[in-house]
Amino acid sequence: MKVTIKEVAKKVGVSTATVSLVLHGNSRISPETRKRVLKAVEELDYQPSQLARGLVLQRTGNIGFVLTENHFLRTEPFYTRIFLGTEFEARDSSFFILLATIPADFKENDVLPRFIAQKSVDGLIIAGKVPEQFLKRLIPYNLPVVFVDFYPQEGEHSAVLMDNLRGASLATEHLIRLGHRDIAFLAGDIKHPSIRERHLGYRSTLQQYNIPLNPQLEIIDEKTTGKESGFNAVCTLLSRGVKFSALFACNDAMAIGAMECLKKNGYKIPEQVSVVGFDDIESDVFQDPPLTTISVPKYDMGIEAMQLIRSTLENKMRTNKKIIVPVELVVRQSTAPFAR
Amino acid sequence: MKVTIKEVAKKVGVSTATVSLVLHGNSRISPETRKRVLKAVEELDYQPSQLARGLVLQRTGNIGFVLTENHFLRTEPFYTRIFLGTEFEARDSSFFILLATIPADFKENDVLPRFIAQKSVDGLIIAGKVPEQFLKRLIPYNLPVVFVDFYPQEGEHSAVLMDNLRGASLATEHLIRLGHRDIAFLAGDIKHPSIRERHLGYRSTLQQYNIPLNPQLEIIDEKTTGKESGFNAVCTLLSRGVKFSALFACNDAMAIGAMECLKKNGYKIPEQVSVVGFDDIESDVFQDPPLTTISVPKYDMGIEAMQLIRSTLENKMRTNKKIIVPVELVVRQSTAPFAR
DNA sequence: TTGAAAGCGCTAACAC
DNA sequence: GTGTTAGCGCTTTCAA
Repeated sequence: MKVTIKEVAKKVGVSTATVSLVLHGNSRISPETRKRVLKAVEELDYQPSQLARGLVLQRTGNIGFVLTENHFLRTEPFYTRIFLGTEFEARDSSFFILLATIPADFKENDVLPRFIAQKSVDGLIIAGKVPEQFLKRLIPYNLPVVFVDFYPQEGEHSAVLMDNLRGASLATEHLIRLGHRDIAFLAGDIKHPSIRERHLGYRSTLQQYNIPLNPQLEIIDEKTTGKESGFNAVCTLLSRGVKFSALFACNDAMAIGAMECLKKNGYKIPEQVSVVGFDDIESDVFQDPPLTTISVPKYDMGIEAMQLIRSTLENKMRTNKKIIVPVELVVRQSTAPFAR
Repeated sequence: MKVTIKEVAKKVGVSTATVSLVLHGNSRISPETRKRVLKAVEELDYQPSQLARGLVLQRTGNIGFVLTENHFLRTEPFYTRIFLGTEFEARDSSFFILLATIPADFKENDVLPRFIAQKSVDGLIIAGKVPEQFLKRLIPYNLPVVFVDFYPQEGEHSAVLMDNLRGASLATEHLIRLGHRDIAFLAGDIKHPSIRERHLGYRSTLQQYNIPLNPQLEIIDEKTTGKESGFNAVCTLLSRGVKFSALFACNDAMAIGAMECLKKNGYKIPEQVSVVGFDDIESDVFQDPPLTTISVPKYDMGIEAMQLIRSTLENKMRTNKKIIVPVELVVRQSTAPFAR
């Protein structure tokens, strides 16, 4: 809050208008003046006040980043990486990111993040699944919104998503090519669009290879998608007494939990059971064995989201563009050829 | 950016000044007018523009929250919880939090977070250890700063810290009271003030109980304080062939890694070796067994930090207040009485 | 090619 | 008690 445009103008001996014009590359300013202005700006280390700028431009220069509290606190840095990507990209555009969490069970009359209520953001990036109730409350604000790793049930939106279907296919195909036929699928929170897609990818790939679906091999009704759910899912699977030589978990956390349970029950991984996860959470240094998984470019998703909202803001149009980022199979040591 | 103070004023039939005064509780307004103004504000859902307000008040209403990228991405939600506390507290005060990460090896000419360079924050909360180089670069900005879970080598500062010394004492004492005498200490990054204090607490408590220190039992030169360091530390310890029945790791991550290594080598926990951690990261559902540890009120630390910076800002004085938050021993299943 | 001036929405003297 | 008014720092017609 120190050196203002006025002082720059005075130093150069021009009007503030001229300085402003120069700074916005805008128009017909003689190269001579431009140079002198730029020099003064440099020398004085002039930093335009975002406040004043925003006031006249009628924009805050802020983007709200919203996710549920449990997502933010997830042990593996999934959404934090997305956030970092967004933050990084925001540096180039001249936006600031305001982060706020909402309750996972956001209720009709819960209070909205203050930056929304106060209209202190120009747009919103919403990461991960959020309650319908929350989205409903957003409507009157008429803010541009970009979703990341989530797409609401209703309506058309802008979103950055990952290729869940293809990821699940890659994972399943990997196992099939290793010779596995009895491949279990582990999931929870099956209503979540991403999980559902992964489930779908699993099923369609099996069919594509003419492997009959076996409902006994699918555990999809776990409450959560955390480690303990993976653990429990395998317990259930074992209790069913159904034969399986491989296992595709809908995410890494469940895969890790699943491995724990398998190991506890004396199964060798990957010798007796191959395990594939999804997300590549790269958290547990002590994954034992290191998990074969589908890696997701989290950081890039954050970047894409920021670019998307920025272009929405600049063009002042609602494009409802969907960006699907690619995923890839990362083969580590938790999978091996089928050995009977 | 819709309904302004003007419209409120017009609706009530008073001047904008009156509305402004009412809104700031400020004194001599007749209860009658006050009521009418408040009613209009309500009806129109008037939200004061932070931009305009900031412009005249010469404050941005933003607080920068800075930490190193690796801290932000830590698998256990330590700093994220602190951040959440800060965020929560910021709702009451009318501040927004801008989060930025810096490289852990911030170098002299690295670019500062944009909100600092651009003077878009009124103050800074710095969480965790940050490079000296970064702090040096901050000086010219003359911003009020509150440190959380870190205290710079030089100078006097405001900070919110946890009682590391007492925590380490509690942990060590717990083991001693269980009958253990040969208690190992595991640490990395020993130059970090917090780690050093924990080391100190360990040592002084042993001495207090007249247990001679045994350097062979101290592994303090691990590079990091992550799981793999815990794992490695135990490897080293075992290779030394020194006798030990309990182990105090400088944090939970190392404790977990240590347990992995112990289990791999056939040790039963807690029957043969008791393990205590520090931080209570409550991340791994599958801590096996659940870890006895020192719990730290992370969320509260965030709240305290926000309150501290706020009061600094309000009083416009540099108090250099240090707040030490209490820690407590949480006994779970990784510790048991000494059995020879 | 440049400058004057109005005004973005709000606060805070200072009048009345 | 309440209104008038002068900015806060910036952008942007409009004139020159």
